[in-house]
Amino acid sequence: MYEKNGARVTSGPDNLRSVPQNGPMSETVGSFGTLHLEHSSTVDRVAQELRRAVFDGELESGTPLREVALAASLGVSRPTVREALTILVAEGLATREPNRGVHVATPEVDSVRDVCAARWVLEGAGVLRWAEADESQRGRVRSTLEAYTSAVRRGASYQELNERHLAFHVSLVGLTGSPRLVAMADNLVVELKLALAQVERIRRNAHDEADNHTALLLLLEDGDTAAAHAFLRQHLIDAEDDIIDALGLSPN
Amino acid sequence: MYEKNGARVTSGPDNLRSVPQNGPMSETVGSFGTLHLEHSSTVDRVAQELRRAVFDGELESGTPLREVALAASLGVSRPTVREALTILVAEGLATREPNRGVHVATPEVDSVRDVCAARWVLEGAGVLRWAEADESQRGRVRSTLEAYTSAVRRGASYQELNERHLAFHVSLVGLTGSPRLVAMADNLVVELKLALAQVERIRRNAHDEADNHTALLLLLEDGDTAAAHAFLRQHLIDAEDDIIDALGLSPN
DNA sequence: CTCGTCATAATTGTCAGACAATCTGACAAG
DNA sequence: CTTGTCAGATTGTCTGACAATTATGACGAG
Repeated sequence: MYEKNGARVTSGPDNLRSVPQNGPMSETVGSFGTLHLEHSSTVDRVAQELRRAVFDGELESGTPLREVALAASLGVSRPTVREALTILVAEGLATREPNRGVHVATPEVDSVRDVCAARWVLEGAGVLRWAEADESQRGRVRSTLEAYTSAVRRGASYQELNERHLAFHVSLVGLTGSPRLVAMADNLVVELKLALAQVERIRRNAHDEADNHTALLLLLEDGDTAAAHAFLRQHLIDAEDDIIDALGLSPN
Repeated sequence: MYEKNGARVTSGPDNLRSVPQNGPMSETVGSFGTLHLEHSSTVDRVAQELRRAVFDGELESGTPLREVALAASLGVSRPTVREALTILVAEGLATREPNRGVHVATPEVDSVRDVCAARWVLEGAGVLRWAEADESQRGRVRSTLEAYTSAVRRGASYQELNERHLAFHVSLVGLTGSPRLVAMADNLVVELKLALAQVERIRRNAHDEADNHTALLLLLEDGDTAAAHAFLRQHLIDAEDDIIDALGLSPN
């Protein structure tokens, strides 16, 4: 009876975390590599789909997210949509006003400044701990940078470049060795991605900053953490100005 | 019909985090000072009541939070309880295992260490910014310390002392001027309070650290931020050891 | 007597439908 | 021009239900 599901929930080609849990997966055969059981609930999938839509610019900033409309469109019930929306709100991707519903969050200039100030604290703390950090964490910084530069060379999509660029910054926070700080950085990145999604249609250049980051890593490898710290600060300030400029050009 | 509500849900007097941005504010007339309307929803009240129960030690760590039982006990419906529980989980006060329900979180030694490491980053950043901070932020530090010391003198309850003590630490983060960093610090404090609640029945001494904090503030007022920074670091390390010691004494 | 297997109960995840409260906007009344 | 009222829309919350998963306990085999 739950099969009036004409509305497709599956999203674009890059729909990670899918696999609607269809019972007892029959992969009984050998050669278990890294196995993952996507224990995704319906709520998670709805939330992921909404995130994707926001980041891909399908949902403009300020768009109201009506519960009934979404429920009908996604083929799920209203409580499910409601739970997914509270997740989005908690992540800062949407705002809820009592009795007025939830809308896609509008990145204000102040909030962008705040996000950048906060990430300066987090990433700066990571950079300062380069020397004492776990070797595996340093390795993660190197590999995420490598992934970014290779994506740049390969001429990857705007969205992949953004993703990898921001992943590098988060990996800097990982140098602190604190999962909680990394989680905070992830949340900040989500907000940044929201802001960038608003700018995307204005200027989708996503200018190549691979050299900048490589220079930063070189300073770290040389053991000059102070210089790396200062370098990062300037880099973040520039990024903040860039985003705010672009945001100012698209008033609404 | 919705009035079989015999169970009281209203919580303590210190109901912070209320009043979301209330819409289009019609400031057409004069002389409205600071007026606040407690726009609390049922879900918020349930969540607050659960928080209180956890912090007061009524709900031991690991206790399962059954949806139906809570719904019956609080006189609300199961979906309402469910939403409140997701809030608790998001705050780190509880953990949810799919199809197994949510339990009051158990503070592990590792997580306590992580929380302390993270708050060192946040509070340290605030201390370093004492000089450039807003005067109002410095004022907040002074007043929260004053509130703490006066509570100590007055011989306030264990819980109030904890509350004011932690509020002082959060006010240090406020020196950064970043609402997001403060929000992160708040989340960390919530987890600390959970850990402390587990220890509470073992040792409810809550030793008087007012002098320590006063010394820290004096260093700041003297402009010796480096010394204050180092002082804070030692203070946080001591606190971490204290908590972990106490936690180790109460294995389960 | 211990161990594995199976039926049954408990609990969550999700759905459907409903009603009250609140907000929005328009329109009438003063 | 301000205020009161009303219909429509939307959210907040409730009730009831069912499927899927997990825990529990009995039962039989070794």
